[in-house]
Amino acid sequence: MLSKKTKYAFHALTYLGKHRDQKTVLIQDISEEYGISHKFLENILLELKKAGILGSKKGKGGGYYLIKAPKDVALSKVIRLLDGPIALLPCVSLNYYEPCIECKSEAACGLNKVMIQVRDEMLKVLENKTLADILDKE
Amino acid sequence: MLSKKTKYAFHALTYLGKHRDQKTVLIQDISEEYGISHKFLENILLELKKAGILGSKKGKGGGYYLIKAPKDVALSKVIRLLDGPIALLPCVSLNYYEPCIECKSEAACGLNKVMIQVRDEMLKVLENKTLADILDKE
DNA sequence: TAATTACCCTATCTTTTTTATAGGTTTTAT
DNA sequence: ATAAAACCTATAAAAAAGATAGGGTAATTA
Repeated sequence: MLSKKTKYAFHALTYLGKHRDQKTVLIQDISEEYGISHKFLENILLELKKAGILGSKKGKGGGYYLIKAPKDVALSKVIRLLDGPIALLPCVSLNYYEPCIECKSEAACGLNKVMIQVRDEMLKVLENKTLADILDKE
Repeated sequence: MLSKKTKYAFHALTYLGKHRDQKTVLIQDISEEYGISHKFLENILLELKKAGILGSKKGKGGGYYLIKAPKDVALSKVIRLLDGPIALLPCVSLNYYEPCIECKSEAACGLNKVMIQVRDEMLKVLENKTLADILDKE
């Protein structure tokens, strides 16, 4: 399951996507819309900004805005950013690889091999589905 | 990511699959092979037994054994048993459904719709890959 | 039938991760 | 200047995961 952080990130991105006509959107508008703590959401939006997905403007009249086209924001990118690995095991993660300590030889591990296949199938979906797909359905 | 519990379950099933020639396998044999705490593993094997995947025999000469054919043990079954939902959001889980409190209308939620698609794609893989696939690669 | 062996159960503790909060700093428009 | 808003860092609270302990129960062998 996705963490709340990631779920909230998707909500925020959806909200921002739906309000692309206005220059900026306040954290508060989003936090009220979804009943998310203002401060908690703040951290999430910051991360999305650092990742180059959102832009922001400080001071009065400021706020956040989408910097990328919705079709260029893959689900995989958001999930990796907030939740970490998409792979089901550390030993098959592309971005957060770690060996399994209990594993004597990765090359001889059937579980490893199968999980690589699972990972690739999951990525096929998560890299191709984007924020645009979410917005289309709203 | 899968929990260690689930990963250990797969290791145990793999071990049992590889030793189907012998009548039973001791918990200790598996726990030593993978460096898993005996007691921790005990709980896992118990759950697998209750789910009808493993059988066991008490007393001297006892132990655990696979009760199902490896091809009939889908990854999805093991994951759901030890880890819970496969879906990325509670509101799209088939087996562990819960509404998202922040969501006013599921029918109008684009995120919900997209995550249903993601879930179905994930299930396509996880229901079709089985213990047999793992054993083939060992 | 008695000792052995291993399954079965419950409870608790520790660690890690997630979720949330707090309080101050910097920037911008008016 | 002042108010409004994002930015930053640290910490606390809660929940989940991981691990351990100790015994109870049942079955098998000798």
